[in-house]
Amino acid sequence: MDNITLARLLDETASLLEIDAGDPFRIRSYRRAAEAIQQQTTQLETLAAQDADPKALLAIPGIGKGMATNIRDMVATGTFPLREELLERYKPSILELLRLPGMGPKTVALVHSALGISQVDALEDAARRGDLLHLPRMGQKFTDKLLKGIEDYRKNSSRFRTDVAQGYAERIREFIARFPGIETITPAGSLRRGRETVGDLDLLVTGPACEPDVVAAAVQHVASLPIIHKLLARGQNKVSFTLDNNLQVDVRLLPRSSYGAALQYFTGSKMHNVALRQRAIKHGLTLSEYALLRLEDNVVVASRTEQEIYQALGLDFIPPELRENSGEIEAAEAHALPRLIERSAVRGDLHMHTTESDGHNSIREMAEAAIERGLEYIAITDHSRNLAMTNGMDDARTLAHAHRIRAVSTDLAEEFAAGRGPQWERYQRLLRTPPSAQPPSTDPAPEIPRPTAPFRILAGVEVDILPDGTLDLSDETLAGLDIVVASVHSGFNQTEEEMTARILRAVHSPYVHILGHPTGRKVLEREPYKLQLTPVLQACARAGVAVEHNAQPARADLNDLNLRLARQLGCRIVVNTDAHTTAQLDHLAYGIVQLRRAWLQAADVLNTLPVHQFLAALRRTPSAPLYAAKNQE
DNA sequence: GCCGTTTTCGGCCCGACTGTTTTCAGTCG
Repeated sequence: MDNITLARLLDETASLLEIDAGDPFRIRSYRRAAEAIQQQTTQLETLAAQDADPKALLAIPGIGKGMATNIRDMVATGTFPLREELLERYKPSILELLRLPGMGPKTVALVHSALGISQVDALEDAARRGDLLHLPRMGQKFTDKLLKGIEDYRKNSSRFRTDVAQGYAERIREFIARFPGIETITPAGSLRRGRETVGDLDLLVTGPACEPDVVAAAVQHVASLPIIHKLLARGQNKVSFTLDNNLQVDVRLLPRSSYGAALQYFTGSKMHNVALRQRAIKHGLTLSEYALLRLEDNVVVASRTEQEIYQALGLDFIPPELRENSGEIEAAEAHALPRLIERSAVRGDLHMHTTESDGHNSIREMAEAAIERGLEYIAITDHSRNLAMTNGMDDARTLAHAHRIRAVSTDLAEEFAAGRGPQWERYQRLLRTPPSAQPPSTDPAPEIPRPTAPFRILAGVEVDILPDGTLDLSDETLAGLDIVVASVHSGFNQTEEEMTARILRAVHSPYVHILGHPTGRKVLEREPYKLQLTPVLQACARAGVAVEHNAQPARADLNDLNLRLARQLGCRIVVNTDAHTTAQLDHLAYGIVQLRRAWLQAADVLNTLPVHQFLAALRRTPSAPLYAAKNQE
């Protein structure tokens, strides 16, 4: 059993305990343990083995004697006693109820005990019949909101978040790659196109082991994948199965000769492929998942690589993120495709947290992790006081924290000047690492650029926008910071007009540099959340306030829409991770994909600039070169 | 259930908002 499953079972048990009105601190232990396990890089299965050091599990913070026993039980039997006991009392489907807005553990327990409800369907029926009105604290308003919530839930629950699908794709890839003669494994479909959510997972596999006469053995290997929950189909060169979370996976093993055609076909989108096939016919060709053929004599024109296929159709190569039939084919024909932004273009990350509020790492740790990822500057933006749950900072703490942030920044600069410290260590390591041996190239190995400027940490804060549009820290405090990110954390029952007015007032505060997005797990689905942001984005463009594209996968589907809008209106855009751990700095990659899907280039994004230019551009007069250049277009 | 202790028991992030109340429990971040 792998870490993700172990963590999920513990987390589910925590939820069941909540419904069961268990000790809140015990519940938190289970959640903490689940979180700790998810962050482990080694598989706990090996640490829990019979012959492993019995102390190994206990070394993980958050895992004690009891939890270690649970983990060993799960590895051995797939479950553990407490979980079984709770599942006897409640059906597993009751966990779904917790995902509905307004439904917390107490309310779930109430409908279960009073009406015997443990499924979304049954809850919906009860709500429609008006049965809920007889229960304490539940009125018409609650019922209406719940029904709306169920509707939204149904819309989204059949798809999986891109990072979840990506995680499974990685694990399956790792397993399949062990088979000799497998060379390439590529996720296709909406995952490759960078969609925020995916319906199912398509993996395309090729290599000598996938040639028609020998493919059976490789198919057998794929079908023996341990995490298969239910095998749906097993054909000559295709294996379909579901995982225990119901995600469907299709693995196709293809000969190298037709791999490009297959990759193109299964990457989609459907509309892009339709347009492409129409274009093929106009050129006297026909495109299928096997090859691009000449119509008159069925001779293969291209099939090995996608590049060949696009070229044969008279098109520049179209990056997967753009394949939505929204102008990319015309642009490829005119050689007018934009050069999309890449991960390496981003130099700074301006939104992250430390242990001062709800982050898991220190200032120094975040900085070193950012240096390791090749960034040149970051901003530490812990929460302000209104978010009490995160240990949000009041004015005094904010300034004291800023002082410490600048001290660490100075330390790093001094180490840099002395030719030591994390920046130089990384440089030395890069020099020692032999250049990647993969593509045999005649080019000389690229020179590793010597770091020329010290890493910089900006002192900032993530302030909350209060219902009246003011911020929850004083102007004096905000004026003492390098960067202020303003986000809305509550008040989602306000009308759209109220929300807009609230954000607009904050945008006009002279201390706000970046407008973050409204946040919240359950509120993301709520209707007021799909704000018509046009007036807000217009105000940002006028005031020179940058608009944040939050790279967190959980925020993704909010941003896609507003990103295009922001660009059209000439907003300055920054992409930030909002990291709460060093590992989450890697989320930048998800943010970049979203930017690419919105056709953005490096020049459209403010934090691709070196730190001094960035800071100059961030000032509240929209006079930065970036801004001027965009308006000339 | 975990953790750490002047080590085996006591502490463990908390404040705002909502819908239903006439004083507050439950949800949320």
